[in-house]
Amino acid sequence: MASESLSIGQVAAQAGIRTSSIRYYESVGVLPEADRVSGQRRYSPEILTRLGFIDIAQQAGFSLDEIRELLDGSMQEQASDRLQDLARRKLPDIEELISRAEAMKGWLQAAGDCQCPSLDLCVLFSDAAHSSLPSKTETQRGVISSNAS
Amino acid sequence: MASESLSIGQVAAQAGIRTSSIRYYESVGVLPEADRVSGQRRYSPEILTRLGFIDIAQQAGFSLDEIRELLDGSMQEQASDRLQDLARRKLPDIEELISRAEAMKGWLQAAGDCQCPSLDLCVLFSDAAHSSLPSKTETQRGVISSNAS
DNA sequence: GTCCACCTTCAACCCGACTTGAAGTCAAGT
DNA sequence: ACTTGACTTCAAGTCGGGTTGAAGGTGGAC
Repeated sequence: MASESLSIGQVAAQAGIRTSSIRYYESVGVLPEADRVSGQRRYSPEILTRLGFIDIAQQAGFSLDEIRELLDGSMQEQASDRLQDLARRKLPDIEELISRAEAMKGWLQAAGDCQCPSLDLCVLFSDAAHSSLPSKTETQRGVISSNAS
Repeated sequence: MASESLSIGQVAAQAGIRTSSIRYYESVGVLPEADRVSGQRRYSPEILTRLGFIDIAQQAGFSLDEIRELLDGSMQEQASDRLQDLARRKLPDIEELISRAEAMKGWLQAAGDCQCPSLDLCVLFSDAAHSSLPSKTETQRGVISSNAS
């Protein structure tokens, strides 16, 4: 059966991404060069784990470059050293991200209940409503973007 | 004193951003057109509150378009209705963001302690280490990126 | 009266992360 | 044989969020 070898289209379908993304990932090195059968990429199911990891890591703020660094390391000597290193460097960032996100969540909840006739008067738009944030640090210029429907 | 009118340069310095960003923000409508004194923008100190809000909203996952929508609303009738609406639409996104970020934080902490000789064997790279995540929803393709030093 | 820092506009460029399009290859089905 | 559909490569385009550069204006100090 085809239980051992997947085409790029099958992988894409199962991972919920486009084939073009897979090729792009390969081109930037976050996926290894795939085996070919008459020119066409063949994947073993483990690729799905890897794609899942890439997805999560992206969500969590790693760039594709960083993900490549992580995954390159995973195949080499001293892998866990490099992993530890990267993980420790990245932790403060994600913690700051979480605290920013929590602050915004609080703001959104308050905003969801806002009844102010004019938002100029509303506390939500005064400094007090967001002064609890870490404010801008030089060590992190985080950007979160999401395009919900 | 200059306590009431700030130049773009002063605003930029106090907000910790570039003048070019301020002009860009104005051009895309997240900042109102500034008053001019012989061609040069003059700001009252409240602009800093606004810039702070923009910063936070960006960190929290709003695009400049969404921020404009929010702030446009803040000056109009039914402002709080629109604010409530946007806030409620955005809350699930930020909650998902937080849960993803928390999951990655857990992963990073585990990775920071990893002693595995080969990361192929390491649980961190198996499905189990991140299967607790919401996985990809169609309603959100969130991206968080941060460029720490 | 000219030097200087700071301001102006506008177009062009940059970056990451993809997507799209054109042109061609390959294996299976009829 | 030929069509179909999924694949291939490579270059170029897109999008958000800005930055950069050229060419010029303004006003206060010397």
